Amino acid sequence: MRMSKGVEWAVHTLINLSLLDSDRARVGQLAAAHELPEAYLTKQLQHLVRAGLLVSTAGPQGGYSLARPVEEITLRDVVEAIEGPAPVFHCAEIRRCGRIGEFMPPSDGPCAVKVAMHRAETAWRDALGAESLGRIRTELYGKPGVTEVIRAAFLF
Amino acid sequence: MRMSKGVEWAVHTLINLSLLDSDRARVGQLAAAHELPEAYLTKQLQHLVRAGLLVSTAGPQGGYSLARPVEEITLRDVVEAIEGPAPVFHCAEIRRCGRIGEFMPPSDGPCAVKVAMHRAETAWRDALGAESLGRIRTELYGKPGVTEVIRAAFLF
DNA sequence: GGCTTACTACTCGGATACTGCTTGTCCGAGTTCAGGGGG
DNA sequence: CCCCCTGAACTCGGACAAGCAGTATCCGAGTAGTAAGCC
Repeated sequence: MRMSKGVEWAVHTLINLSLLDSDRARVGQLAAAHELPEAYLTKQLQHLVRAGLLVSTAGPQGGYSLARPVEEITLRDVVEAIEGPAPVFHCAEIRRCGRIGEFMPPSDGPCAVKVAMHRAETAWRDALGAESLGRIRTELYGKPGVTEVIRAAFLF
Repeated sequence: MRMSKGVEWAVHTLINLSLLDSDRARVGQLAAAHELPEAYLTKQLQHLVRAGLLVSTAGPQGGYSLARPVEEITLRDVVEAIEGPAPVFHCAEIRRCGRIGEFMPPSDGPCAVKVAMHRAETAWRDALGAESLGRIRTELYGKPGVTEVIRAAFLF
């Protein structure tokens, strides 16, 4: 069970976008910032657009821009945009299969295993929702003068 | 990002073991209880043995038995036994790559994205650790007379 | 009768496919802007 | 000077290939218990 690496790419890309003076950047620039494969990064950014975190503009001078400030974006938004909203634990309802499934009276209500798993997963999602990209940006690039370095890295 | 189906198998199998009058059962019985592929279930049970949740006995009258009562086993134990202890989010340290990695002064300390992700993941693991198999068993098979039905399903 | 040996039933662990998801690439279609040509 | 047309730059979306982890199976090795054989 591993989280897609696209999540890490998306987090850094969103933070980078928030640091630029122009509010828009091309995929090529965003990919070069961290040496990421351009075509595949595009795929991840499309997920962010569909999730309403980014806005894409076609044509020359086009590119991607933030749909809202990073302070209002959480890790949960990014994870669910990239990974999708489906729960991590997928209950196959094996309690209804095999000899026990045949012997047991037909049970109503959801599987207790699924319920417990979802409870834990909700705690995880809530914790992700408490982590804003704004705070992460501060810890990553909060030192004075760093913003100018980032902006310089985008001039090419 | 999906959790292995072996986790669901392991949870049900552990609970079934706790309901039997004899404290030991063969893989064939445990697999037939929920119509699971016997060979692959063996692989999952081996993980549980290595994690100290099960004890395996070779030879005739051998089989698997619980290493401790299900009340003292949590979903966290099972998930970490099957999935391994590795964190779900694997930081590739892309902050050090590409143009930003070259322009930035070498940063000390761990990546802020990784730290935030692990904080959320800890909340998830803690929540898993609060779900005991004993309570799940009660919700699954707590009704009177159900234990006898389960035991009957194992007689063959 | 007691001890040893052989057999049987079972688990263990590795080797080996198969499958589906993740990762990565490519290209045609659509969109927007700029620049040039014609009125 | 203004409008329209064309081309360039860019994103979008799907199709497609490669790699890898999860899924599943099989078989030889090892082990424990039992039964038979030997002293």
